[in-house]
Amino acid sequence: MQLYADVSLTIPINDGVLTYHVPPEMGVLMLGSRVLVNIINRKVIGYVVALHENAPSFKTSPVLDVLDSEPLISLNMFRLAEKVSKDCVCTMGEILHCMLPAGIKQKIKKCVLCNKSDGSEALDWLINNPGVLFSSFTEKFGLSLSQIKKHIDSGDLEVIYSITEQQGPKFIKVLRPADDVEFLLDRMTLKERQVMEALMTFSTAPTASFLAKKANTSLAPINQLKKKGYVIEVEERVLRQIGREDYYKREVVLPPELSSDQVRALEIIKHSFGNDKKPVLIRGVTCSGKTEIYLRWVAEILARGLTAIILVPEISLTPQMLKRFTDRFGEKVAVLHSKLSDGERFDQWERIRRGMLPVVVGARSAVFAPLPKLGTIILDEEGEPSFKQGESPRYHAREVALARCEIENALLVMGSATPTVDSFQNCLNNKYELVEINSRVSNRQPPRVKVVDMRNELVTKKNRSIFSEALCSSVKATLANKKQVILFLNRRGFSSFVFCRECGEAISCSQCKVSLVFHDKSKVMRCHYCGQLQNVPTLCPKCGSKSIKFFGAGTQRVEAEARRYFPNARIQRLDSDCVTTKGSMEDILDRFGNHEIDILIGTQMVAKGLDFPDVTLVGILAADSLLRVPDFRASERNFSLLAQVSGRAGRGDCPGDVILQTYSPDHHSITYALTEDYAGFFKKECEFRKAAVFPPFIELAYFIISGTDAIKTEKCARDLRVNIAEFLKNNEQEFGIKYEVFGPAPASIEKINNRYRFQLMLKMSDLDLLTNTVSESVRKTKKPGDVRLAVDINPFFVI
DNA sequence: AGCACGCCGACT
DNA sequence: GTCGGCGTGCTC
Repeated sequence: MQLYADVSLTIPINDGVLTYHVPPEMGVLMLGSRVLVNIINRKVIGYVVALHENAPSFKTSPVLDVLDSEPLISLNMFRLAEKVSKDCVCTMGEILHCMLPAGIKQKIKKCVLCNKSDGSEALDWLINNPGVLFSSFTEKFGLSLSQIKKHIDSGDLEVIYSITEQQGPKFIKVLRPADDVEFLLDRMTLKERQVMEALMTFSTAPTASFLAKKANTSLAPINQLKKKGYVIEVEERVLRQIGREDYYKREVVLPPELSSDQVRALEIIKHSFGNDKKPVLIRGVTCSGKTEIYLRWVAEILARGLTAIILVPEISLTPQMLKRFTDRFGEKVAVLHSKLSDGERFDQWERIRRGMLPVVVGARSAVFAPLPKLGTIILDEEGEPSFKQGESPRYHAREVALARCEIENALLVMGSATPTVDSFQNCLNNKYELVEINSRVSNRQPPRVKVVDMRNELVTKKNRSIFSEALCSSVKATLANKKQVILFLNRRGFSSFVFCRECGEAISCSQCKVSLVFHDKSKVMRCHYCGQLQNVPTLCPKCGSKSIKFFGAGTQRVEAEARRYFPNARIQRLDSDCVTTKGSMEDILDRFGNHEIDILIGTQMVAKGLDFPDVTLVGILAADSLLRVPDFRASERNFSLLAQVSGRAGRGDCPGDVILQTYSPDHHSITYALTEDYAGFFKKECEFRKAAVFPPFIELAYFIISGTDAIKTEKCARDLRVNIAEFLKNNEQEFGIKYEVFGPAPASIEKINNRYRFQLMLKMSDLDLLTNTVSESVRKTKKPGDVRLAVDINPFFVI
């Protein structure tokens, strides 16, 4: 019986899956195996997603090769990929790709060989440079494709495809005494005997140079022994060492005594683990000691011989945070951070797969870490937007973790001060177990929060500064007390725009429909979407007036203004512009910790996870900047951000103060943030979400249709809407589907990189029906020219 | 007529 | 994604 393999490739037809036959002499082929196949007459790498004996109606071409001697994707991980690809409406290949480390992924290169020269310069050169990249050859000699084709047809040139292992396993040559050979000692020299004696003492095979050192000889007798056949040389895989310095610095600290709330949380976790494995959500105020709960729970899991994944937001993968895990679990911890090289990542992945590292700490993608015997996944800061991948595959680490825990019979533990409305709603629905912690460790006081209405500042106090009077005097008082200040500003919504006072237009990017941001240092404007730079015009490009003004404040202007207001303070800015070099962020934070800095000014980077006991004042310069975007999650993000920033104040023995400047002091995300009243915020936010029908009260698909031709792009978007309606009409009797479609309409950023963007929303009450509808209607919709159709199921950002 | 280039459809 | 087929339009 002929065996067939369905292979997932990166092609936009048939969900990317094509069928090939498996030649009988082929090696072990499993679900998830990587294989080499032909597509037209080009070789590509794909993943086996099905094996069967159903002969297709067309003539198949063969699977050419299996790339891995053993399958790298376990059956559990394969099942997980199936679930995630369905829920995210993406191909299996995309998800399987996420499950493998970057280093393993070979690339196929198109190369060219010369068989026979016609005497031309190009072909002569090629004789001396066989197998160069096709593209570099054509570029070097400026040859057109048709000229090359002639040479290929006549047999002078040959195109070959070579697979390059980007970062493969690392092998070293080691020596072993030969098996089944009688050692004739009298035929060996003294030195050779010395070597043999040394070699016999090794339990793991040594390298030649190491053996020579141990035997106190040169390499010469070893080579002689190799020739005589007494010693054989074999290649052995070694795993690259990484992160050793972390372990050297390890301090084994005695775990602190648990509070009664922490004990209660651990009991609930253990109970759930021992019973129905219902996911647990810990909603604990800042400083409630969630990390200690995680540490204890991971210790418990390890004691049971199981393994654990701890997912944290990318931004909180700080040395400060990681130290807590390495101090407790030492060499059992694998940290998957973005600075690993491909080779290191590859070997770390292998160690994890072999069970050598039973604790994995990492950002979003670590949810796919290949741990055997998984016992738990911990998701810290559940509400963080970075758990949702912004590009395809647009998965949410929480949803993947849920699915993975179900498949592997593990327990998901989530923690946050400000969980998403979606997850809190799941607690109320009894899908998650809720643990609330409202006490702080060592009885710390919550920060005192004061709201300053910036409208009054301007109107009644005639204060045009970016600092309110209240903030100004508090900063001075704090500095006088020898304490430290953090000033927080959200750059996204509150940067320095350049605008014309006469016609009121902000100067925007020519390629993207967004305002350009003025950079004080370089005195140019920059687009934050496409990166384009532009000089500030002297005349308004629209009305020609000279009244070009800067508006708003970036961190740079806050820094300049702070220096003017507080001339004696030591001030440092911390944002993505000034942490480009490796380690400069750690450097700045170290200096802040050592009191070499009095005022730290920054964006999101200072909002999350920093723990400096002498910070007693936090100033939030624009507490409503996140609200000015048309996004249904804006309030939730703002509430969460305010809670996090406020949490930076008063982490030591002195209570903290927070001053919150805003133009909308009555917004619910601000009023409830004042009292850290999550329940109050949740209730109010749910009213809005219910009224406007948004998640968690509906399943939402968000489409972005983009292209350089606005008319074609909009046409595609309208076609999509028609196809959705048609699909649902055809299936109406079956399901009795209720749905709503909104759009197409121009997206809130109408153009990025010269591509026009239209959006479309589809709301349905059932996730499976939604993903079915989406994948069917997207498949049906024609995408003319360069039009691209992206879909995000339950998005985090709607822009 | 002969070639270059760009668009479009197919790929198992 | 990438190849090749085909049509258009330019040049000898």
